[in-house]
Amino acid sequence: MLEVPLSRAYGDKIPVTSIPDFQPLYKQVYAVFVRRISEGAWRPGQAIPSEQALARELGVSQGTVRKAMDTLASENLILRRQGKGSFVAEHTQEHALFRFFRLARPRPARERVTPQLGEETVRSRSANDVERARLALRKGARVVEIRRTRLIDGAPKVVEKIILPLGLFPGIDKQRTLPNTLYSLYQGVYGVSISVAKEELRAVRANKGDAKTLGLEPGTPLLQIDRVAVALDGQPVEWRVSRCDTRDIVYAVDVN
Amino acid sequence: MLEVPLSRAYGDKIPVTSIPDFQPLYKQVYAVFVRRISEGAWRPGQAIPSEQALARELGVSQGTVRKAMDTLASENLILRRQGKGSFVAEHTQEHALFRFFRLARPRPARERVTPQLGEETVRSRSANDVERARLALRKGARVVEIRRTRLIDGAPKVVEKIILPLGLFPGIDKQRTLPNTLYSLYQGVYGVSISVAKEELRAVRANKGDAKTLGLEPGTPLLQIDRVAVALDGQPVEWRVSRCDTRDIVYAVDVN
DNA sequence: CAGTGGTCTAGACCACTTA
DNA sequence: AAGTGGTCTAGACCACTGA
Repeated sequence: MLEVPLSRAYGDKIPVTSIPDFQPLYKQVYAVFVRRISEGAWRPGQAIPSEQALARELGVSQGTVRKAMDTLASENLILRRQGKGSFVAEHTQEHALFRFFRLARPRPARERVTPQLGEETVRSRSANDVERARLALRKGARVVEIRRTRLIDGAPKVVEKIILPLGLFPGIDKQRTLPNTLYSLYQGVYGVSISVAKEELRAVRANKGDAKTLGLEPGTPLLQIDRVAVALDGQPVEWRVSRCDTRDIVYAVDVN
Repeated sequence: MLEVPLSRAYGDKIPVTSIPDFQPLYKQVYAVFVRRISEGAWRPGQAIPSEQALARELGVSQGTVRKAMDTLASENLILRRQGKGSFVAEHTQEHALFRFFRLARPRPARERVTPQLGEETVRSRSANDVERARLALRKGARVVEIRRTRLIDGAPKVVEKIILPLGLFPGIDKQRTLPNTLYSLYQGVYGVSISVAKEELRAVRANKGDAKTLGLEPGTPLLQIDRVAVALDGQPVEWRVSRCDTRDIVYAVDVN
């Protein structure tokens, strides 16, 4: 059932300008669908109802549902298969690994590289001020700190520090093993789907720890990726700082 | 007039699978529009015909034209204004500067910074092997090398080396002054519109020249952006290597 | 074969711009 | 008032999937 009724303006002789914050029908429908995914009514991997069924349920035309689902698909929130149906996207697929992991070999190959997992440590503690700012946490909130190394072609190339709010991911510090793609864990176990990641890139010097882990001289330039991942509801849910040895691999972006 | 007739399959009792490389109508229409822009039949800033007029001309429905134009708009190739019409995008606008210039202040501000131009040198010479590979040039082709400094808040923060095929941009080395956004010059004077830029980011050490220009110690880590810009027809038209002092500014990306 | 998403059409009405 | 893009509908037919 619909939580909030759609407000239909076009075709109802109501001047749109008289409605504050008016959104066209297809955007309202889109918002309904996002809420269903983000609140778990539609679960990752599950098939969602057909366009026709949704159109009937919401009392709109199939074209309007389709336009909303086009947007969902372009944002990788759903996956559509002609003849089969539409499915809530899972972060477990290989494509999800590469969605947020943009390291690749340099030109001319430019192929994405598949990182392996190296050493890993996990502990929980109180959040410091920077962490509270990044993750919008209250004073005294607890966080989990994960540190790990990523290998490429067997050699350590990236060190990562990952900070998670323990309140959002209870017991994650007690997991025996963490997967290569944490985002599938967030989604599968905790129902948290990442919608966008905001990254800031800098060049920094390797400190002693970086240098030892990566087998470099201290002071060697590293590419630092400072990323805050945001969930479907807009809440920041992960702060991750990766430092990469970019002598053999690069961070690849296509700007449109 | 249409250069190549559209091949209509749907609705013509022709099984689509029997046509090799079949593209749906709206994609064919999209390709026609891109060609018109890339070949200059529709010029930057100019209004293009209305959806109805284009639908009549091409013998398709307005909805099909709209779908093609939706794609163009999402790629920033055209600009649509309700009540006014659709216009070929110009690279002269402020938004175009930021489209390919992604340096910003760090969180929490995260606002884009507007770079000023510092020193600049321009010379032309034969392309070396790397340049020929990057720009797909023939042996003996000539290139223009532009070196310049970009200032942020008045202080030099970025050094750039820009390599252009002289064949594509004849006389560009004789221009008195080059604009801050070269892409507007490429488009306005030479009819070359950039569709995508492929960037590779690395952390590197400042060499002596970098250090002197940026007021740093040699060896200081710099963020190196290695970018090849590609025109609408798929041809690489610019190779640019920027080295940035990222102590006060960062390269900002939002990954969806 | 029925059901799904993908393509395409025709037409209505709306809001915005310009004249 | 006329013309533009924006929204929305209803319906046809297509290609693909799985029973």
